[in-house]
Amino acid sequence: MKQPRVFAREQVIDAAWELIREHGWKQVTARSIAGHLGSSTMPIYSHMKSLDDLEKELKDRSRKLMHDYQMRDYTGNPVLDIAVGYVVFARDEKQLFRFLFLDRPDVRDSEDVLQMRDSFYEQFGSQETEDEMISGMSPKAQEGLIRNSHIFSHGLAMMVNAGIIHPCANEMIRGYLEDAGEAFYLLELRKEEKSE
Amino acid sequence: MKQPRVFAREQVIDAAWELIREHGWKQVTARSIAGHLGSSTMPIYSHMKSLDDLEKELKDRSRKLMHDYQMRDYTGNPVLDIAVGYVVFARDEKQLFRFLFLDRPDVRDSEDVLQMRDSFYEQFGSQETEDEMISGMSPKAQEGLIRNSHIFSHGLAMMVNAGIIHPCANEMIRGYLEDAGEAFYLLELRKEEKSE
DNA sequence: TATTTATTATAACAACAGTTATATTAAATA
DNA sequence: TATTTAATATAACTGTTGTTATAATAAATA
Repeated sequence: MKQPRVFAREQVIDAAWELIREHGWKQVTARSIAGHLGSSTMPIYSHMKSLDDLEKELKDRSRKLMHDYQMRDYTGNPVLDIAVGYVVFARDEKQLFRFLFLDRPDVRDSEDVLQMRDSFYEQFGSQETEDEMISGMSPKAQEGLIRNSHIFSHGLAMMVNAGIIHPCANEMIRGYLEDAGEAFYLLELRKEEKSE
Repeated sequence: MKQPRVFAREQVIDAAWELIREHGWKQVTARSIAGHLGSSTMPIYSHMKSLDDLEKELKDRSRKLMHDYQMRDYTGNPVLDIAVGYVVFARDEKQLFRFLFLDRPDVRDSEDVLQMRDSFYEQFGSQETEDEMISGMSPKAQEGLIRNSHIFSHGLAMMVNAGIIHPCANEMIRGYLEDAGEAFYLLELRKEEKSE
């Protein structure tokens, strides 16, 4: 065996990572990576069969980074933190957010939003017993609360990402989401009142 | 003057319109239009300087169609109808919705979402005096209600468009939006109680 | 040191995009 | 009917993409 690799697989992915974070997936081409790497396009193809492999790699990295955002402590409430982290990610990693949720050429598959919902459910479930406010609710009411919160979070993330909601500090995001959560909670209370 | 035009400007735009509605903006190319039209690409360029003109034309048509959706009577409440129409449009015209709100190569401009918000405000304002429930609210509370409803509508439209929210009948959409509206109303009531 | 061989650079390929130069065509005008 | 001329068809040009054939290169091995 001769000639150790000059460009490691990680270097290739790192270069692509920097490009996608700054300019978005559309600007990640074999040539742009090579340029950023100071090489030809060959090292890329020596590490992966095609750019589809790279796309998967970047999707994974993006998901992991978003997961980091969602696991941070913004508010002391892990359920709320998932939503806050989601929106903060949409604000601070505009291109990655678009890559995960908007760049889909096809409308069909949308695993990532679904996964977002699932992690919502999971965290919600694990928090349930600790939160006296929530544990008093019926399963149906809890489901409604989660669903509405998910929809609201998604809408807020989209609008923050698009720059429609402007000077968007973490505290402001937290306020929006807390308000919405309270609103949906009040709604479920009202529904249960009515059904009695 | 010789040889009347075989392909009218409207025919060209109509062909592009059918293509974008079915397959999305990315599939609208000079050659695909020509193919659908049974012509060469020349008639297109005889009617417009470049495909940018066509894009503007299709944007206008899409906006008008969405506006139609929002002016329809789904619920008897014009304010609610704007939101319902928005989501129904996102469901029934998946590619046009993406064209208006998601296909943006750049994150910066997002006039269409803003225009959506403005029409929300306008309709809300014109309805204000008629709706006793709303007219009793403080301006600040009204603003909060509009903002939250807008965010929720946007999120719901996105998720319905992506197929995340599934067997999505008009009545279901209406239910979601009505519920959310009530929730945000209850929230503002609660806030005013607290501030007293 | 000469050979081997994986890695890389160069340069090309095909596919596709928008656009356009040129030739053809067909109807109105003379 | 012959001429004119705008509209269209054909085919190309330019530029960009992913990918790859070929050649150069450089380090480990013989």
